[in-house]
Amino acid sequence: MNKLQYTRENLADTLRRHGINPTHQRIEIAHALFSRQAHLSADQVMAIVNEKHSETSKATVYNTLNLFRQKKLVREVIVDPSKVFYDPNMEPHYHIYNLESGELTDIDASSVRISGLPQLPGGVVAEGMDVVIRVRPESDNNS
Amino acid sequence: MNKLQYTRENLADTLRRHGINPTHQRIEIAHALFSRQAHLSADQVMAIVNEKHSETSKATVYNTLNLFRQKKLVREVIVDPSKVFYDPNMEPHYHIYNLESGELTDIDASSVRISGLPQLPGGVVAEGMDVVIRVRPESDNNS
DNA sequence: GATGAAAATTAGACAGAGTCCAATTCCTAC
DNA sequence: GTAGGAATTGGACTCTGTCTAATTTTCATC
Repeated sequence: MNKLQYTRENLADTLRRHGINPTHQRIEIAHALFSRQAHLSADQVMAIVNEKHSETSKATVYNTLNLFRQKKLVREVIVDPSKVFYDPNMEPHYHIYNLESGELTDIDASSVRISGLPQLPGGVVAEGMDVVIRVRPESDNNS
Repeated sequence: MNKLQYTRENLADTLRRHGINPTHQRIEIAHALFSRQAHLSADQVMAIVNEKHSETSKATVYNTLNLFRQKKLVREVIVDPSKVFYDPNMEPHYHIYNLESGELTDIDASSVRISGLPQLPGGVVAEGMDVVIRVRPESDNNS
């Protein structure tokens, strides 16, 4: 848990703390993700941010999401072959992915125990581990 | 272990056993994947199959890979946001993904123990679990 | 407040993966 | 060999994401 209230002021502080210059567009994009605490695609972020008036270009949305990821403010979730999701939850956690609806649900990692993973090959260092349980509605044979 | 020799004849049998009509193109695509036992993208399959003479169209490569996946002859591996990999290894296993080189390595699942996973939400059934360890070369701060 | 340089944003062209569709070719059973 | 269903094809198309050159914003300094 980071901040209980995702006001623009608090978000600007959060951006600064992550070494990100808090511009208007960046704050709005952060607000879209953090106030919802949801997994959003670039598309969805774009739609939310430009809901009222067109404020932010496609290039800025992509630039900003990549910047957030580099600065470890959000996490990329790669489960859908056609688009990347951005996840504002940086606590260790895993995902359940509904293949039918595209819905993505968190699994808290603190209760999950994983053992017996092999030694990593030399010269590389782990950056993270993703666990995804793919589910589909009962008695559904598609795709 | 399925077949030690991935001859065209054996592959045709394998296709039939999975309810797939073994056409020339399908056998060649299966051969590309199984004889190499490698993780290949649609692009790479396309290149291999058309190496000598142009034999197979892009549409057929995509159709066939999707058919193979539906018939559970190969597995889809979603780790790279820009392309899907197809994996002829259907034994339970996980992956190490090198973010720098794009290289994908298998982890045998039999030694890995995962406990404490939560109950699935009602009405859905698990189709599989993917575990991916993302690694990058030591002292490398990129991306 | 004016000024100028660096940082951020923009529109739109572009690239690459994957899908779609109507037309053709290939098999198989007769 | 013929009819008919299955498979394949080229090419247009869509969609996500990147790139670029031009413009706007920001901000420190005067």
